This record gives sequence, structure tokens and C-alpha cells, in this order.
Amino acid sequence: MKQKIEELILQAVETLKAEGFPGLEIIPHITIERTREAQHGDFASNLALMLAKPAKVNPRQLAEKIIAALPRHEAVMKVEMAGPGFINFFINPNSQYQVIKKIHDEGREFGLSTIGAGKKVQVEFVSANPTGPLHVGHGRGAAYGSVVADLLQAVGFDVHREYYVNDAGRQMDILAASIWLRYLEECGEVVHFPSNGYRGDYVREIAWDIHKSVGNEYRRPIALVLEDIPADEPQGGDKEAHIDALIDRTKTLLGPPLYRDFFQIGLDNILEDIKADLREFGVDYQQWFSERQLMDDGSVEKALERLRAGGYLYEQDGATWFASSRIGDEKDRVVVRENSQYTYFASDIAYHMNKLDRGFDRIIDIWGADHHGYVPRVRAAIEALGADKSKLTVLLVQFAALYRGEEKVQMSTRSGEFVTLRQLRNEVGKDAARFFYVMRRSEQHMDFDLKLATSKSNENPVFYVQYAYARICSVLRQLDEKGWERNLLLGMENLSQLTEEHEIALLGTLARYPEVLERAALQYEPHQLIHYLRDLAHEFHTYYNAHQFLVEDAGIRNARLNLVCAVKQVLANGLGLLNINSPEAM
RNA sequence: GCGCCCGUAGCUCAGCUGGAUAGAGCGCAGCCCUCCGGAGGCUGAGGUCAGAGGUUCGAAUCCUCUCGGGCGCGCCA
Repeated sequence: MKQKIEELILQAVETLKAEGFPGLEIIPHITIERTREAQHGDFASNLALMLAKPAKVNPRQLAEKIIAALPRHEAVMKVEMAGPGFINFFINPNSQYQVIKKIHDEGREFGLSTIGAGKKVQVEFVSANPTGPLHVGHGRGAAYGSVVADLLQAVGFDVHREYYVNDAGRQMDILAASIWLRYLEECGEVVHFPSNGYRGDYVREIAWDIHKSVGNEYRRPIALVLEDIPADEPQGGDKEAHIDALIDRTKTLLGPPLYRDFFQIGLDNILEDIKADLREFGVDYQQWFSERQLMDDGSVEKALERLRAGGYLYEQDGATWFASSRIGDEKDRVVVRENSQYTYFASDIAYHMNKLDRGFDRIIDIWGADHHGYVPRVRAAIEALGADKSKLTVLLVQFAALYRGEEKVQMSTRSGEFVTLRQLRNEVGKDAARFFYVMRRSEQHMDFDLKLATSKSNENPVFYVQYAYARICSVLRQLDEKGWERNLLLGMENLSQLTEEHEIALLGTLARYPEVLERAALQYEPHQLIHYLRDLAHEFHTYYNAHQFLVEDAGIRNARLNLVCAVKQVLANGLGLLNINSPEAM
């Protein structure tokens, strides 16, 4: 419809141009908007306002001219000039009814489109370090990322969802050492647990499992473990030096193969937990990409070689630097440390090279907002690798501050004091959790009130939308109980009897759905879909209160049922995209 | 200090990329089933869109400055 109007306007402008009307050489992008108020019709164009200046005419006069030049179209009932020079289009209701047939015919496909044209898009999200279970902070990225991916798929992109597993590096070493120390405790050693170790209960559980299967085989006297280890912070030392020394000691005392086992058991354990957690949260991946693999198969070295060939690497202070400040970063970055270890950034460069080599048209990284300082250097890396840096989109998700009522919940992964995503799901359920996370614009700081989300009452917005769906199902059950059958054809023949204000409004909202999907997908803004669904549910509830559907007149009854079933279908489609259930009864 | 995000109703937030009288939910006041599910609907009160300049037919939206909040600024990941 929007497109048709656009074409009509374009034709009108061409006509005026042919008549020698001045100032129409440059036609701005024609924007057709849905109006906010019914008295302004269904669609509006501000073209006359935009053109008034170059054409040096009064915008109201220009609008009149354009309207006069508009070709006739059966779907357009009336065109009006209004306000400072808006052109308002009133759509013929008969053409509005078509949407009900369309929704019925297309069913679950209604709203999907092909504007993505099968372009390959990779979406990487969550990618939390596998050093512990996911917490509620990761939940937002998980919900947001999965919905963005699903939306892109819905509008025709070929979407590849990926989780980057940081299974190399110091954090993992700290985890391995933490597990071993807890294991020693199981063996009966008295351990002063390092302040910088992972203190969560899950570490004890892993240690407990190991002890159960191998007994005291890996036990070493604690005195030997602590020999010459610099003091921890509470004892007046440096916690980083303390933990690093403990990691080295763990490696020496266990020996490489055994150390590897502890490391691997911890990794496998936690990664399995994360995978299961996300699956239960309705988040699926095509690929779990290992950082360690990049290290092992020489990809990092290859990536650095490519940078070196481009003249972007140099040596200084014993380290190797990437001259990222030459291409947008605020300073240069180390890629190989003085101790000849790669930095995390080095493997990330390799990872992005790998993404580029796999031929994605678009690469989307979804990160926590605290990583924003990292964006320019990754962009620089892509440019230095010789790729088009516009291929990369980084979406930053702001933190969700957690509250229990008024009280803010403090969180720290190391100390183990945090609410896990699993706990949240158990408390509020998958549907409410997903809905809440995605309800707000991603760049918006969000307060997640556990108390509110836990309350299974009317305060909880997800129920409002689900209730609309359940209500429609209930109406259909009532139909059956009253001994009536739905007559689809009769309903379609009587659509023109849907003349109530609420019915016309619903038609417009239903017709909007494909546009909402498209916008939400292309702008990576799932919250637009949520708001739409709330609008739709609200209009349905209003309609429900104002009019009886199951009336004696079979024509009107079936027409209304067709409308209501169209609402049901769109609610199900929208909720489905959000991976939220559409319950037939609540 | 520099950079990124943000500031809209008592609270939590939308606001369709510059449009018409700034909108929802919760909370508050009042009302609506002999009727398809009251987890609903309707009405009302509540706003200097943080503040000040600027751009123009038109600004919550764009630019500059100020104030306030969050987050970054490692040879950590």
C-alpha cells in the first residue's frame, strides 16, 4: 500500500515537471508515513513541505497541485491537503479487508519477507568466558542476540548464529587452578582460597566430581603448593601476582598432561552447562567457535602475517604492536607480548579474519556496552586485513541492573555472588524473562526488577499479550459449545460488514505487521515488535469489550471470527519470533 | 582529563531517523459484565521532553555549550 502511494506521488510529480513546474529537479526521498490520528487519514506525505523551498512556492499550494495531478487508484478513497501542507491519503476500506484474506492464506508466513535477499549474515552473541554459569547480565545479550538473528532470518537473510568460546588465556588458567585448589580441599588439605580465584559453588561441584572419580590421586601437600608463593592481597600482597604464581605452581606440580585434564574437565563441564542453559532459554547456535583452535591451527600467526605484509606491525619494548592508531583507533595495541604470548586481541583479529574468509556479507558482533572501547581496534583490524570495514556492525547492549524491589543486587563473577540466568528462568519462566529483556531498546540502561518479573500478576506485560491470544482461543471454544461452526467463506463474503471503529483500527494494525517486522529487523530493534504486539493486544481487548463476536447473524459472526482469527495468527507469529509461547489457555 | 551510551508523567519506558494536540504500562481517583475469560475495558488527574543558545516553514529528535547519571580508557579477557 505504502509503495503504491509512493508510485502515485512520483507520477504526480513527473506530471507537474512535464508541465514545466519549477523547482522539482531534485526530488528528495519520498517518505510515506502511517498517520497517528484517524482524522489525518491512513497515510501521509510531507513531500510538499520538503519541496516548497526549492520550488519557491507556498507548500499548501504545491500540495494542492500535487493532489490535482495524482492519478486515480481504486484503493485510495480520498486525498486531502491538511495543516501546513501535508497530503493525507484515506484508504478505501474494501481494500483494507484484503489483509484478512492475506493473513489467512499466508498463515505462519505472514509478515516474512525477502528483502534480505539471502545475504549471509553472521551474528555472534553472548560469547561469555566459560569460567562459570551464565548470569542475568548475559541474559540480555542472549535474548537480544537471538531475537535479532531470528528477525533477520524472518526478512530473508541467511543467518549464522555463533558463540565464540574463549577457551584459551589466563581466565581459564585461573579456573583450572581454582578447581585444583577446591579438589585439594576435598582431599582434606586446608587451603586459603585465593581472593582472585573463582569462588562459586560450581567450582566445588566440579572438584567434588573429580575427587569422587579419582580419589586422592592428584593430591599434593598444601605446603608444597604454597612454597615461595607471594602473599595474597588480604595478607598485604598483590592478588594478581599471587594467582599467577599459583597457576604456575599448579602446572609444575601436576605436570602438563594432568594440568590439561583439570583445565579440560572444567571447560567441558561449564560449556555443557552454558549450552544447556541457552537451549532452555530458547537460544540456539549453528556454531560454537573455539579460540584455542585459532591458536593451535596457526590462524593467529597467519592473521598477524597478513597485518605485517600490510606494514601494520612493528616491534617495540620487546613486544609486537599493531599500528591501529593509523586507522581510527586512539592508540596502538600489543598483539604479541614481551613473553611471546599472543594477546586476546591477537586471536580476535584472527577470529575476524576467519569470519571474513567464510564469506559473510555482514558480520554482527553483539557485546556488552563495557566493551565499547574495543570497537575501533577491531574495525581497524578489519581494515588492515584489507576488508571492507562496513561489513562489521557492532551492537552494544547496555547492562541490566538487577533489583529486588528497591534494593539493587550486587554481582561479581569471581566472588560467586550473582544471580544465574537459570535461577532467573526458574523464577519468572522463559517467556517473561525473554520478554523483559527485549522490551527495552538495547542501548538503554535497564532496570530488571526481579520482584516485578516474578509476580505472576497483571503487572507483568507478557501476560497481557498472551492473554489476548488465549482469549481468542476461548472464543473459538465457546463457538463450539454453542453448537456453531465457523464458516470461513461466509465470513470472507461478509467482511464489508466490519464497519465498527474498532474493526477498522484492527485492520490497519494488522496490515502494519510486515512493516514493523522489517523495521525491527533492519534496525536491530526487537523492542519495536514487542510494542507492536502490545498495541495489537490492546486493540483486541478493546474490541472484545465493545462488541460481541458470537452473534446470531451468521454473516457478521463469521466476518468477526475471521478478523479475530487474523489477530490470533499475527499474535502467534510475533510471539513465535520472540520465541515466546502462545498459550491456548492460561 | 579524553571517549562511548543516556537524561521524556510519581516510577519503568515508547516516540516510526525533522512533522500535525508528546504517548503506553505500573501507581493514583472514579466507572463498566444477567453478555464470548474482569489476567480485560472506559474516563480523569499528572509534562518547562535536564538547562541554555543555534539551524528552519517546523526540534523531544540535528549542531554547540553547561549540568547530572552509567560505562570504558592494560603487554587482562
